[in-house]
Amino acid sequence: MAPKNEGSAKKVMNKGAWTAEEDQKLSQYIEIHGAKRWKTIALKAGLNRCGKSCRLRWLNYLRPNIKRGNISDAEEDLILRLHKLLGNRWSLIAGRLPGRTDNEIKNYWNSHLSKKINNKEKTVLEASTPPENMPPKIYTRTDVEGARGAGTSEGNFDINEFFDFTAEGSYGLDWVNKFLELDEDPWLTDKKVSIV
DNA sequence: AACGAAGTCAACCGCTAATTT
DNA sequence: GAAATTAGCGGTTGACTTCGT
Repeated sequence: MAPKNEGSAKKVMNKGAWTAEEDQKLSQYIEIHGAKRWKTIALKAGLNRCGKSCRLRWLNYLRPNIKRGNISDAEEDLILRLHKLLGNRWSLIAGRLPGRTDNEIKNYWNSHLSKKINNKEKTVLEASTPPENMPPKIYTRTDVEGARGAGTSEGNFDINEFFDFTAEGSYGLDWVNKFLELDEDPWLTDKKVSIV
């Protein structure tokens, strides 16, 4: 990507692909001062970039323990299950896959999995059409809570609490798997499932 | 070999939420 | 409590690569 020149009064920021030199500057600065206040980081590290761009580069590429390369079958399976449960909440899904970023998972979903799903759905729908009068399956909060076994008090469902995984281990997905086992009906698609 | 189509993925954009002043 | 600033998220874009003809 070629840098754009947007106006002459404002200082023109670099845009597009990062150079190895920029990466090094950013990494070095964060190593010493930590990853806080991205605007300041961009300035102090001598990067002609906006803070937002620095943050993104760090989180998606430079951060330690980033896993790069092919998504394994186990990871793919996890993504599929979590997406079925959480929808396009990429950061939450990424949170369950150590070393993977939300951007990477989003890209992987858009380029690989969404097609897979579409094809699968087509095949399934052709093979087994649901009975005319069968209503879509609606999960209640009780279903969800029961499946997770978290024991949230009745009438006090908190969606944020439900999706808060911070207290669990990276692969502590038993409750998710239990939950997903509930909708084994082959014709059931995520469009037909909703939590009310 | 050449060219267009399709696929991939890093980076940007716009917006909202959270935090700080 | 209000305004300003910062962080984070998801959708989208566009350059580059790969594939098919």
